[in-house]
Amino acid sequence: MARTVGSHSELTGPRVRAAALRLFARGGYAAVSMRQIAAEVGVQAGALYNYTPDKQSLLAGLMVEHMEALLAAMPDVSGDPVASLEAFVRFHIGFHHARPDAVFIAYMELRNLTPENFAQVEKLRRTYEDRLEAILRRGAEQGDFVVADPKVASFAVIAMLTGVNTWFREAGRLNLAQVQDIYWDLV
Amino acid sequence: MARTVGSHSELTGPRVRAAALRLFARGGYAAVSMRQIAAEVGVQAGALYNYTPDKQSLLAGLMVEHMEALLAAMPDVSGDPVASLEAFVRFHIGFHHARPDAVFIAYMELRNLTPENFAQVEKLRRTYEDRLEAILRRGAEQGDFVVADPKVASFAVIAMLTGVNTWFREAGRLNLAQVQDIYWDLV
DNA sequence: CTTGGTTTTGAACATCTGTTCAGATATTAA
DNA sequence: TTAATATCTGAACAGATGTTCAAAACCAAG
Repeated sequence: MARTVGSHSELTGPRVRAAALRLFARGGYAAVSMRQIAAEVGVQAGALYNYTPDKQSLLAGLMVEHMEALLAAMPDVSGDPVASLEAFVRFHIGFHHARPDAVFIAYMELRNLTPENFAQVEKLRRTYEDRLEAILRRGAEQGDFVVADPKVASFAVIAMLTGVNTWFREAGRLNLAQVQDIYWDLV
Repeated sequence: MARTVGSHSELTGPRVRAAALRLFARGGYAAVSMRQIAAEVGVQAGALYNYTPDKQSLLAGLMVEHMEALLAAMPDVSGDPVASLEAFVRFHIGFHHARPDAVFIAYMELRNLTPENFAQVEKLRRTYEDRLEAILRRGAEQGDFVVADPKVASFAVIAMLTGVNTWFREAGRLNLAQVQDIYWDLV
């Protein structure tokens, strides 16, 4: 009668999202079928529709989830611009390095989003960029930085930092902290 | 009777490859249908099979073509290691910047290659990496560079340089020559 | 114009796609 | 145990996919 507590739903739901994240990251959204995701979870394809209205929403949900986690985890950057920028750089590299699949999807599968979903994700992305831009703008006003166009600069910085994921492997000679140091210098 | 000279084949073939390149780069291999490619060329889907045995070969052909062009265009790097490395950096950035679609496909669609095709492309890629590695190794032996592991270093350098494509836009404050200068310093 | 070859069409194929849904199964509360 | 609910199955659907092929259209040469 009342809400079932130990239901499978609360277990299967996350497993569906996790399987979709893995498979989308490895094979690409278009190349992965609902039946493959279902097989990974150990369920029939029809059962997935208890957890997502459709495939598109599954993708969009993963991306929104990722962007919101990013915004929620971001450190306070309202203080000194120089310290804020350093905190931002270190946070960005660390956060993205911990979630390679989600990061990859979030920038690779944008083209497979419905216009509405794209707009939603893009809005979150812009919110994140705006926070960096605010740091740069404030720093420029106070004379801490020399930045001609804070908007373009924030764009470039984020692209540069996110690019770390494509070449940085834990196995290399550099560990995470060193990479953070290097990029902080670079910025 | 004899070989027809002004045949459409010599026009349509390149147009098919060009359309496939564009569409694969924009939508991803799996998301683009043969019918879409055909429509872009202005032809029916069946006609494409005069120019490729199948969709997979079309993709593989584009990637092999790109890698072979890359190897063929590469400057001589058998002389002084320092000069060779600089030439390599500038060449790499310039070449890749001129072919964004092909570059994007060449590293994004590897996962959609048949094992055999993957091996072929990977071999070409390794040949390219080996040439950089040779420069670094020679430079290290002569004391020009300090590189712990030339193999890993060449890997990192290429990834870093290729990453330029993701953030560099002509419209920005930097032109191509400046980017080449900066990365040469960086390396 | 006719001939012989190349290139394209248009329909057909088997298979796979995302999605729906009635019925079976599992799970919990009473 | 019974009744109610949450979850899953398995089959079905309409449409899209890559690919094939006979027939048509096109083209240059004789």
